[in-house]
Amino acid sequence: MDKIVVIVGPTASGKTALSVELAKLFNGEIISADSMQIYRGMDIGTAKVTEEEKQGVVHHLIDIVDPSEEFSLADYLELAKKTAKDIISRGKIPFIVGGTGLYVSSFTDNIKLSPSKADPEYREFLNEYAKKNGTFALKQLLRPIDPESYEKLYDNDVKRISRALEIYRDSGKTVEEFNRESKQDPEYEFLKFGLCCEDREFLYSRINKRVDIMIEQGLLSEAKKIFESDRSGTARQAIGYRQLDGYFEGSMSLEDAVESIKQESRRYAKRQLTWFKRDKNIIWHNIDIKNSKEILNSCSKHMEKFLKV
RNA sequence: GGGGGAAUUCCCGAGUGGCCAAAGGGGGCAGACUGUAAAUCUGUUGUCAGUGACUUCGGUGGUCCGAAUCCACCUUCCCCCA
Repeated sequence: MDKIVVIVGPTASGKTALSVELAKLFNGEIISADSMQIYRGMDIGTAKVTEEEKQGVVHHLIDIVDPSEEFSLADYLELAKKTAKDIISRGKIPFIVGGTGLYVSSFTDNIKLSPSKADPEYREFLNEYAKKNGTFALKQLLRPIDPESYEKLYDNDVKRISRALEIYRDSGKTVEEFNRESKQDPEYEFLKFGLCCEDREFLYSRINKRVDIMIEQGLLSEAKKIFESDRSGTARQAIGYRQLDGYFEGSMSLEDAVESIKQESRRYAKRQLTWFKRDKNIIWHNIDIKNSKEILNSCSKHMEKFLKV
């Protein structure tokens, strides 16, 4: 089986630097697994790798769509699979690197997605329905057609209730049916590294610091441009830009907006950690215990063993 | 110098005699997550034993069977007049 290396971790944990070093050492190319770095023009706020940081290592799935375009898990999986195949065909090793847990694990678990695409109009309708009648009423729509999901989902989980309804409407099958059919045999062998912290505060202060640096680097003018351009629902969610919208609209002071960016980033990191902790195959390294050189060495050893077998 | 108001659990903030370990929100912590995922949702949040006890509502003292809630004094902060 072909081999792929995975590097995950919360925001600001140092994935980029580690991945570039490892890719240089082991003849690799990087496939980004980041739902926001796919967008062109959103560079500073998403902490996108700079040309200098790339050090000549080829990066894929960065800057591939315009902020006005929607992007989804399905799009990602299709592109990532194609890219991985291509990298391997050229005799190199793919490194999947990123913080979007859903993207990473959907790839590594080789999930087969249900064929139902997003239906914006229907979603809009369901949203309105929930607003008018309450989320509980929305959930009642699910009861007759998909009792399994009805039991499973929370009343307020409008997004998942809507998706379940959407899938049923499109295919006549339930999410749970698709979920059971989604498991496929793995196509690759993975070596997974995770960057983490023994002390959460260490990570949080790194995040805070990085946000300050983003501001210094000109996040404001970048976000202003994005603010003034068309944005898809997906791009609109990006931390850093979302909070600055309020400032540009005049409803929030700059200071509050920056504080909010830091806080949302911290909370995001927490959620990322929760997601990745679930995967028992990840080899973790604590960035507050070991320095980057030690981590690189440790990873290299694992790599050698992984590639030999 | 005179007059008025405020002080609540990590923060904001409700509570004006028992139903108060104290609403609600934020934050923290933990969890979920299959086509919006940097999104969305859930649980928990004084302490200790776990259907009970203990400590807490600026401080000290008092009233009362009973106080975060009433009284006195003190401390700090805010506003108004001088």
